[in-house]
Amino acid sequence: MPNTPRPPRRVTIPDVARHAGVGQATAARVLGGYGSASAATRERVLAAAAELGYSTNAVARSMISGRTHTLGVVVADVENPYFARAVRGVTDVAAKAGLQVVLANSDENGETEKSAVQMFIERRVDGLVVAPAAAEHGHLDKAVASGIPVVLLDRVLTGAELDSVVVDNRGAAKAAVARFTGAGHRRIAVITSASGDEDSVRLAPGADIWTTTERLTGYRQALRAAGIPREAELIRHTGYDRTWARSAVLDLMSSDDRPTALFTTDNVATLGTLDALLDLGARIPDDVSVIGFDDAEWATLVRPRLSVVGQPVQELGGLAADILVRRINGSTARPRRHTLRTTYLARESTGPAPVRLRRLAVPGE
Amino acid sequence: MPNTPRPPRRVTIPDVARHAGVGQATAARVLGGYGSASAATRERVLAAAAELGYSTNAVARSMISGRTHTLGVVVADVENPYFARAVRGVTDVAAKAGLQVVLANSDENGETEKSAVQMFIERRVDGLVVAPAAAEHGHLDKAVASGIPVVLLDRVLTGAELDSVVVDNRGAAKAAVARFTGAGHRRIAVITSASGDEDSVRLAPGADIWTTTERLTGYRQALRAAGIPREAELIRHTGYDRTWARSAVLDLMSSDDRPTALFTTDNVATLGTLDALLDLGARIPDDVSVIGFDDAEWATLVRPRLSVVGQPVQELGGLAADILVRRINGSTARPRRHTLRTTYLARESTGPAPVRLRRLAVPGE
DNA sequence: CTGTTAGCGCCTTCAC
DNA sequence: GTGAAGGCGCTAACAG
Repeated sequence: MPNTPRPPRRVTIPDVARHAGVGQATAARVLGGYGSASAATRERVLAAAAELGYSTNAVARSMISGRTHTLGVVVADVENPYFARAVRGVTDVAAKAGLQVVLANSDENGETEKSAVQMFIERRVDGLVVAPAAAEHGHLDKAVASGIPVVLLDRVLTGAELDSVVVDNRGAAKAAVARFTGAGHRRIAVITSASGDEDSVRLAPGADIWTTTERLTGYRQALRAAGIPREAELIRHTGYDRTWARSAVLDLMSSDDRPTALFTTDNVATLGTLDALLDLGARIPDDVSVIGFDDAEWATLVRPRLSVVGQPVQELGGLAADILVRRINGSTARPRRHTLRTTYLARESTGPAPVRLRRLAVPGE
Repeated sequence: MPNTPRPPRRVTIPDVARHAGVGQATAARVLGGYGSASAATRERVLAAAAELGYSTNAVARSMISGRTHTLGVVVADVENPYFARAVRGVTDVAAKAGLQVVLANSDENGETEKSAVQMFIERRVDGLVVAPAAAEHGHLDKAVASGIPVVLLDRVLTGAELDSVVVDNRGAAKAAVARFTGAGHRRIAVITSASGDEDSVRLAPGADIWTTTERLTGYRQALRAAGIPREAELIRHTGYDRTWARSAVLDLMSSDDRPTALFTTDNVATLGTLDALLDLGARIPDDVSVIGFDDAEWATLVRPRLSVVGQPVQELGGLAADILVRRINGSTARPRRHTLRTTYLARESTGPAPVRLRRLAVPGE
């Protein structure tokens, strides 16, 4: 690490006090906005401050108050629209409470997350929002132990005594797939970036994200509820890559006994799925119905417009910040899971199961 | 503001020193990783620290060093994929340099930006990345004056002695439109969220973003270079709303003398444009060619895939952070504009000008 | 209402 | 190699 030179000395309260000809406590009082001072001295001090270009040193203030008016946020990746929206939700609520937001990306890497949390503890952030990638939560417990409240975003962690803000992924997925079964579909495939288990086709190893796993469970439950036997062939784990999802769907749809409905558990899977379907010249929903999880700006751009399970993403972030603000203000409510409602956005990509299968195109690649 | 209780007292160096039975300076040396200590005492101190659960107080450290190892970033909106990517670029480079990133959204509001910058100055961030919304730069000059280097991202500010990291918006737009004229197009429209001026049709007032204005200028230059007279009818200012862009294109394409090529200066305009074109049943590029500015994940999802002017967004953010790191390390190079290259991504949405105009559908709404 | 004084936790001389 | 003392800029008691 290169030896960073010291920044220039800034104007301090003693400087202003001297310039105004008052004691430094007096200057501190008017500049800090506490205690009281006569209108006359206040004028003098303010004038001196303006003249010298004084600005509060929040670091020194934090030193005393023990508060940094800062929230730490750890997400997988701000570039992911989901997290971008969530972060926006956090910052909006935080800003209203006079808090700033420090951002860290974990890239779904537990170690990266841990070191980010460690830095946040050292910097004495007032609260922490984490979309956990690590399965353990020792580092989060440490934060809590040192007085920093933690809220989990988007995902829960079993065994952790922490607040969490999530949606009912399982229930929402189950309800979505139930729309398929209700419309007569029997061969319903799921495309997911979740890592696979024994009874499914796995293309690549993937992080075991709680959300997608839950959605997968919801899918299974919906099939079971409709009396449809589970079929490994129809469960495609693609890993977090759009082109893999595309290949999976291309393969899936080339079968003589291809599915008539596709459920995608995340946007990467959805993107790859639509990509494949477009190349196959599949007619949606005549040939195949599609429901995605999580809305996106392009969901209403494609034709037909895509039906999706919408999540109140920004609200999730906002609620997380809200909980932190309350805890910072002294709340000692028992940590709990906060579940927000999803909304099924019925658009044009779903229809009844086709009676017979139409022949699809064979894409070049 | 509710009276936030003081956080619990944390383990300090004196605590560790006492526990280890050494002087606090010694403890400080091993914990701070400077000076020297015998292997034996180092052991003792480290053990004591671990036992007590000591963690460095970065605030106290900043107090002395004058550095907070923090970068402030002000963008219009992290939810905007462009800024999300840029922020990611900043955080990646920052993290490598041991800096954390504090995020603020201005929503293109100059006052919001100013107060964010003011907070950053008070918090003593080590550097500032700003995508300026405010036309003045007094607040930025103040930051620089107090020793905080500032880099402008995505936009320049006339008259400001600041580093900036941008692309050649004008040139890239001109080159893109030149592809239209080169392919025989004569009626070329532009859809933009930039606010209008006298010679164009304006749907709504919009922020005068430098980038879009520049791209508009590039469009005009390309037409002039091809000897095509400017026509107000073909320049549509839509404001920052996808549906307005949609209406503009619907209107544009209903003309008997409709354009055969559309250039969109930003993603909101592009989204609305494609939306309209899809509803009109327009064949791209047979009926109309389209080029958008800035790539997006859905650009390769629509069929035909959309040709766009791609920007190295993440690199822009990374370079901004890089410049800051250098300045923090003492560089006093004269501030200048850093222009990164755009890349025209030729896909499938452009073709020769149609010989005769096909009748288009009339969408319901 | 105003000024003096002691720290917040750490780093940094400086002696030992 | 180690310890004691001073101070970063501010706030929080206290006196006056």
